[in-house]
Amino acid sequence: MTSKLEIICQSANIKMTPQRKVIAEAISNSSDHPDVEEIYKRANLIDSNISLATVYRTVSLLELHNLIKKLEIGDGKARYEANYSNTKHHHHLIDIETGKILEFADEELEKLKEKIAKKLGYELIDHRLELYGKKIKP
Amino acid sequence: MTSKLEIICQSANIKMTPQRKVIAEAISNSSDHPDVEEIYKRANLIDSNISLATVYRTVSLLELHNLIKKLEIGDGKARYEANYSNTKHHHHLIDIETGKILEFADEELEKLKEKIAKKLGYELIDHRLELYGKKIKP
DNA sequence: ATAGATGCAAACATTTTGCGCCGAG
DNA sequence: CTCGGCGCAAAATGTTTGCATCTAT
Repeated sequence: MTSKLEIICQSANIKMTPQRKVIAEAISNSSDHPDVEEIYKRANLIDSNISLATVYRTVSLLELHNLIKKLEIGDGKARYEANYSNTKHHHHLIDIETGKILEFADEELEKLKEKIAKKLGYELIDHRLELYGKKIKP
Repeated sequence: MTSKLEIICQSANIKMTPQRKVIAEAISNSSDHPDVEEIYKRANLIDSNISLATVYRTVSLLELHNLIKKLEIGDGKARYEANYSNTKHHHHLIDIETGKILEFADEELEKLKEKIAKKLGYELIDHRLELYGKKIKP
């Protein structure tokens, strides 16, 4: 099976070695937000010879090309998620009681942040919003 | 001189040792967003015998009591800013070309993020927004 | 005396890097 | 043959911790 992310990597002129293919698929197939150690583990289920260093080098490469996104949710390690073109732009709400991460998108927010940047005299390149909340019991 | 942060620490029942006093003042007097190493340096200008470990322990303590705020702007180290009650709530725009951090506040944004959390069934405890941008040349 | 805070150094966790080797072109 | 990517281990970075000592009650 050829993952969507892998196809995009090819068109971004990233040389697709077997290791990178496995790592890209591991991220692409993840619906959660794995850290590097976790990506390493998942990749090793497919090819038990992929080193941690290669995972680090590959996620850096993929991030540089904007094919994955790094999250920093305050637990001290970088987490990643796929970010290929038809991934919907979204943000995260972290449940502070369970650590669970919810995703959401908000059109109003997207407009607002552009407006704020413009007002400050900046062209917006990237942004990050995380909400931390407690579930309201019904 | 007794810093505002120091006064608040006293009312929060944090025992005010000489080291904590110096560290609290160092943060309180900073208008930028120093990392721990930088706080350590600034504190040592006043008292050259404060250890890095104490700085780490003190910032954790102050953060726990919500007297300072930790920022993660993606440079791999924690940065801090004072957060005592009459500090105005704000967010950060990071200039990706210079690394400079601008602060801004936006009432509309505050309302919006509450609305989003509520829609997801959550009570908002904390949140974080960072914008990354390039200065628009006039 | 006791409890908590400190300094120092060691330990830790995460990430980066130097180097010799391998494989595609 | 050359160049880039790989695995391994070592190093670098940021942070935490164990322990003996000190300090204020």
